[in-house]
Amino acid sequence: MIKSNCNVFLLKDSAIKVIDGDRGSKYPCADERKAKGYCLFLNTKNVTKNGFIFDEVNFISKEQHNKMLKGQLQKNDIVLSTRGTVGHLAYYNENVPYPFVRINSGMVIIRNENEKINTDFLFKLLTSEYIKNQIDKLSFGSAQKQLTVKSIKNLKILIPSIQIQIKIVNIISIWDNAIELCSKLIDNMDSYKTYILFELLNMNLNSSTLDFKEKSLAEISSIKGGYVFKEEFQGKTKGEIPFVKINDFNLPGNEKFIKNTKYWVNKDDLDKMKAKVFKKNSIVFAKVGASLYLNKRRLLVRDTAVDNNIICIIPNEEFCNYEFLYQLLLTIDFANLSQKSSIPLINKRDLLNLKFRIPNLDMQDKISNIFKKYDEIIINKTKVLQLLKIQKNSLLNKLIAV
DNA sequence: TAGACTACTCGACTGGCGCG
DNA sequence: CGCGCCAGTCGAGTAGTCTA
Repeated sequence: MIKSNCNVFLLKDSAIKVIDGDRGSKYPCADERKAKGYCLFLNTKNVTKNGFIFDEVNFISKEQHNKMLKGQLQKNDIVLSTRGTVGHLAYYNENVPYPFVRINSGMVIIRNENEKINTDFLFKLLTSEYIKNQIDKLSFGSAQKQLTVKSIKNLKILIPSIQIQIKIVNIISIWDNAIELCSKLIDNMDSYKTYILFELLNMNLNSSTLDFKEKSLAEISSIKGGYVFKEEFQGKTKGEIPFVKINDFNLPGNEKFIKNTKYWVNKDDLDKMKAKVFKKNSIVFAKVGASLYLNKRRLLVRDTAVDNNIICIIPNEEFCNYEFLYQLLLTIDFANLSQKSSIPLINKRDLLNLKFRIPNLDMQDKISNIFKKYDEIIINKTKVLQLLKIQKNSLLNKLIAV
């Protein structure tokens, strides 16, 4: 759209400043950053591929803030990550609730001082493939990617007339708004589900008409660990049996059910590894390493082999509906069960002793049907969200038309 | 031999050194 | 003093050994 009637500039020739943070002697050390304080001190977790995220925030005091020189954000500044994960962008506009914000040593500020460039447009342009490709070429370092201020100043930008800039911003904003709404909807649905389940399971027994009985996990299921997946058997991307590893939990489509795995094996491989398959409707999750803090649970949809870093719960259908047990397990924070050693670990004994209050099978069916529908809606909304993001990027690239 | 546990790799991230 | 760079640390995941 804009290629034919726009000008190409270097960032440094366009009255756009690239400002590094203060990394001198006044740079705050780790114990000077607190959960509360005067000035938000950004870390790389705050500047993500989806813009600012403020789940974990660090602050410095007013005194420290005043001592430091460069690196304070002004409204409408753009933040670019330059070390480790390079190329993440975030926009410090009126939606950010912190009045005083500083960048850390792994970021720069991009400040637009050109009246002929709309800053909203500049931000959208910087997030396009056109700029991403340049950043990929400019970043260096094998162990750790880096971008220097000098190279950022040499980024090429395409600037159409201000009217066209505003048109592009308006079009892309429709997608941005839809993406934001969809994300909020998914978050709210997730928290509401957790709340309802928690309330249900903690109802006062005396006032409840539901017939709850306290049972241990040992009474309603059996528990078994997975098998060592020797390297020599890894590599097949097709086969008779999927072999699930922790990483597979994160594959698209595996949000609740293990539908895809990176590696597959055949029966012969399993025999050689002395491994056995786990049945459909078994519940799997991480048993070792920091990944168990992520509290991800998944359901098997077919006979599946399981890695030894995963533990598998096989529901006893006489007492317990697998969907109900899956939902129950989602309410448990395994951080509380983990052994307090250098590496988090949960063992079978602790799991077997876990106590739950569960209703009869008929009621379990009814409850789990409600949650199943709820999960389906959340998974569908997640697919819509992914699609919106793809559409937005493709549209942006078409509008920038490189 | 199943389950528990340890040791390790790899890559991301952070703090701050040191050269110009 | 500023900026580029490097080394240490941490987090996530993996593969193998130990032991009851």
